Amino acid sequence: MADKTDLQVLCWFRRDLRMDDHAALYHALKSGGRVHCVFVFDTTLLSSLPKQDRRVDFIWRSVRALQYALQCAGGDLMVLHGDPTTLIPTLAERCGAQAVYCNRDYEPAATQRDQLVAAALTKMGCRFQSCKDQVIFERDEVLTQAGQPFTVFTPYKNAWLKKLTTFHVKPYPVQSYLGALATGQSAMPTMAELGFMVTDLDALQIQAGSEGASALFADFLTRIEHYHVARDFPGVKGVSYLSVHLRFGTISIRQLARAAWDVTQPVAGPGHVAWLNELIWRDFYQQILWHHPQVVNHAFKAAYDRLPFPNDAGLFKAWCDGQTGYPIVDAAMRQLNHSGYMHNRLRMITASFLVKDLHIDWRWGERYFAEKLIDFDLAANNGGWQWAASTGCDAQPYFRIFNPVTQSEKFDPKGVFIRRYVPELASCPDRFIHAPWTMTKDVSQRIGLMLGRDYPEPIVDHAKARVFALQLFSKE
DNA sequence: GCGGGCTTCGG
DNA sequence: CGAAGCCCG
Repeated sequence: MADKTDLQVLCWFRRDLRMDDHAALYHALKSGGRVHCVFVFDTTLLSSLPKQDRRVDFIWRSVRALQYALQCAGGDLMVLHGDPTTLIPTLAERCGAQAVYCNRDYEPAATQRDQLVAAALTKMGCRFQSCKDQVIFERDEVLTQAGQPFTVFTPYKNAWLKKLTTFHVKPYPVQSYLGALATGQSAMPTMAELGFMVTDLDALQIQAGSEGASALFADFLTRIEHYHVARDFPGVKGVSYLSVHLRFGTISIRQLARAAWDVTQPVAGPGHVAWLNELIWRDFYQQILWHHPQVVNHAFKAAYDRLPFPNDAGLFKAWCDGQTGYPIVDAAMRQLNHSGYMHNRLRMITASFLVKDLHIDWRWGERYFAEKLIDFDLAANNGGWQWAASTGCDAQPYFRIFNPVTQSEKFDPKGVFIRRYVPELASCPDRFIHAPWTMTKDVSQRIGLMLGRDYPEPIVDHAKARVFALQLFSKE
């Protein structure tokens, strides 16, 4: 047997907490070096989070699963706690690593962090090798005829689809090269050692790690044919629930895109097409964030950056608490507060309601979602909010304002979802559940439901609020 | 011995 | 897909 070289490399895991189909791990394994894997619980990010945070819990469980999987494969995962801009270069030096591999992260803060790490590594003669992994097409891969990044979704999607081949969704065959993993038996810090408390992920039946992702994916594949229809109804199990796994990389985007596109060629069913479309939206917003990092704090459309929103704190609190008197909005907000998740149709409805009916700056809502959503992703959340607020690229035009009652009637016709999260309306007949203030006194008395006592009166009048919003936006 | 079509491979 | 490698005329 030939002597092993003493070449060492690091594979730094971040938002890609899986072993399969992993670009950076693949390249590290094929580099010819011993591959030392590492994850850092980043104190610069964790310090601002509440002590009980479902995302930290989800990450912790996924990291533990990844460490176990790597150890079973003859490798290891070192789990550190601190500032990666100093820890990664220090570890690279200690291992005598010639290169550090990782998957690219397109968020402004991550880009900045990686620049610092890359600079420190370069100084010590260590290569920083970042790979495309979390999107199908990144940054400058899908451009207009004129070579410019797209800012409108439909032409972007067309160009994206035109460019897509089986190669782009081909999995990285990591399994065959696992022999290059460096062995080890690193310990896993406890949640307490990281300064966090365990959360209710078990009660919410949220399973972290690749195994959790695989289970959801397998279940979704049995339903994907109906996705284009079922996804719009929050009361039925129509969506994939994979967003959190995509956020932390416990499943690969290629695997998902393959299921939506590859096997269905040349004739894809409408469910597959709709699902792939959602994955393209994800690439679209990632690409927008990369080219326009200012969207984090500013409207994409500069003209709408300083709209004079009244920003009534009381209305904002009612929205956050699910006490607006609009059942579909309240049910949605309570779902978010209770579970850290909100159905996408409801994200649009609640966002539109906050901005167009309550006249509160979309950034307030964006921040609230950022705190609560387990699947929070900067690019998608910002893109979604700016779309609903009509301030974004290719956004909903400001004069097209969702009617919360019509939306409710259309997408939760029997009030199944509303009743699940707003139990005080359980006895409300179907025809009043979307707008309980239209109940006659008789009905109200018969079912024992009094507005203002058992459930709030609507805090705003949609028709009036709509007119105000139109004026607010049209002045710009 | 070289050019071109076909296959393989890359990230 | 596009580039490189391979095989045959």
